[in-house]
Amino acid sequence: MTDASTNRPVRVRFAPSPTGKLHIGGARTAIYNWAFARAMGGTFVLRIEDTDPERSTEENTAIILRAMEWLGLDWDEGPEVGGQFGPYFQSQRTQLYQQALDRLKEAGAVYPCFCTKDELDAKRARAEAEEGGYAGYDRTCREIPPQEARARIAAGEPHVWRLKVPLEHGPVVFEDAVYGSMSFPVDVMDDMILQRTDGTFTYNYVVVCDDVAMEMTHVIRGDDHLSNTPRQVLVYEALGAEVPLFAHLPMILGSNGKKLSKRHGATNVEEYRDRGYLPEAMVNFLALLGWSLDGETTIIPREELCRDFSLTRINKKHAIFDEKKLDWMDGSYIREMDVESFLATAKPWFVRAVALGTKASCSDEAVCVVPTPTKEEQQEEARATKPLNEDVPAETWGHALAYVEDHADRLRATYPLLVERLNRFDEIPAKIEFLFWGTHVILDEKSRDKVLLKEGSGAEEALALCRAALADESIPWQFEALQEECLARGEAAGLKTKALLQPLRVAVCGNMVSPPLFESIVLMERADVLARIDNVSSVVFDA
RNA sequence: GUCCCCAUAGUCUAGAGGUUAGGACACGGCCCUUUCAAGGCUGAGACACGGGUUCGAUUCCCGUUGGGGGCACCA
Repeated sequence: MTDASTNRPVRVRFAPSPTGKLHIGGARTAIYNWAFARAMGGTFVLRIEDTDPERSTEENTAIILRAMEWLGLDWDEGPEVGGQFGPYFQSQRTQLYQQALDRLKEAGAVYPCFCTKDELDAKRARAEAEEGGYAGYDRTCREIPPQEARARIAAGEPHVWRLKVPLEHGPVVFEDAVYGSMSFPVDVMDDMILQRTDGTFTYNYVVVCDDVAMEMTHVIRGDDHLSNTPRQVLVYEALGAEVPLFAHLPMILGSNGKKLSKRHGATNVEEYRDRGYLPEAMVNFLALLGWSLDGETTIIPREELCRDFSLTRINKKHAIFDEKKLDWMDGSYIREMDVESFLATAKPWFVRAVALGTKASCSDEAVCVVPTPTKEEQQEEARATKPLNEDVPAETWGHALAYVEDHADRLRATYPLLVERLNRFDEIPAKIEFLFWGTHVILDEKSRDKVLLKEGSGAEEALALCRAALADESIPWQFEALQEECLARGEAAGLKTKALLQPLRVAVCGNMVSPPLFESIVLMERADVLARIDNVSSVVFDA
């Protein structure tokens, strides 16, 4: 069933309309087409449906192409790569549509209609007011004798061309890999317009022309097209072309169960890229929205997807886009990365971390107490931020970039601190910003209250103890040595490890939550660390 | 209005006429642990409802409800 019961080599396409960026739903459609082509050893075509000059832009086309590349969905034919079935922009194919229409005219499969838009609107409005509702165009012009029609056209009367639905045709049937054998009665189909008054062509017509001309064997697309399909099948038949095998994919909905919208998460691929998601995770996640390998496997690398994808395991039910699961999957892919690719991907986020840290170190206050953000606020903050953002002055950004280039080893050393506590790359700045504060500390209010100011915790003593250990020049500035020394002194003083180290963590990192403490400390200067402890002590304990 | 489609936990899903209804995310607990993670173990949580068919239905059929989509001189 996968070869449309023909022996034609598999050819599929993704045909976005450049009226916006690459939408999540579109990306999933692209992935399925691509994976199917790869699994079948077929050809994956990219075609730009830019027939609406009002809304289509070259900028959007470029954004879509870049998003496809980012996802790693390479196309065998289409923009930038060419191919023998081009051009691959619908705006450049109007001659082909006209030629096909001329053939339909000769075959008597279409007829001119002189009804104006206003007349049709009025008829529809009237029909909708009555019971039974609107049942499609009433075929007024279908009965106009050919000579009369020719005369009116010659006289310059505006007209459209409509498909003459064969009324004696039985039910329109087609095969769908997802829905099985579909059948629609022909009498509910109206004579749809193929060519508009202004000579342009309609979507339902050109899409079929192109799929025929480009020899598509399978049409994999969103199930919002399911009801349009019988209409299109009629066009295939009028054209005398072989009807492809369809596969209509269930919609992807937002967390509210409605169409994806800005309110409920990002809607386009670019946004996810900017927020630091890995394309591998994105592809894996999207592939599993509406398709499964076996119900058990959740991590499917792209090579396996290309090998094992099949139309038969696509399901019918709409799926809700769950960002939590995407985050988990992204984290899982991050943990699979080798160090070099991790560092390469992390670089812009390192720059941001340095920039934010630098900004903090320029503050007048040595210790700045800030209110603890709520979980929602934290998430919101990460969500809205790109690596390079207006919240960092351009100059600071430049310095930070230079710093990152000059201190590659220091940033490399953050890898073990980060890799297992990251779900997305945009979480990096918040996690390691404190390394770049110099002698300054941004002190989290709640951490101060719960750790430093807690009654009877011995925080002040513990901090003094740790300070002394860290100040001992005879101890090498290495995490094992420092840790050992602090723990030894703490034990001698009868302090539990946690009571000993949490105050140090808060004083140095500004927060009771941080990456591993001594591993972090050794990434900073001894003088800075001691200064932070002193600054925090004087602000918190001497007040 | 009309036509079409869909329905297993909060979410993504597996599943077969007889299963302890399986896996994953999220959530709870425990272990590990200097915090947070990661990792390991573990817990709670689902066949929308009503009729049939059947010895037996969550699975097949019909209806109800709920959701989605099409019916444009948009794509």
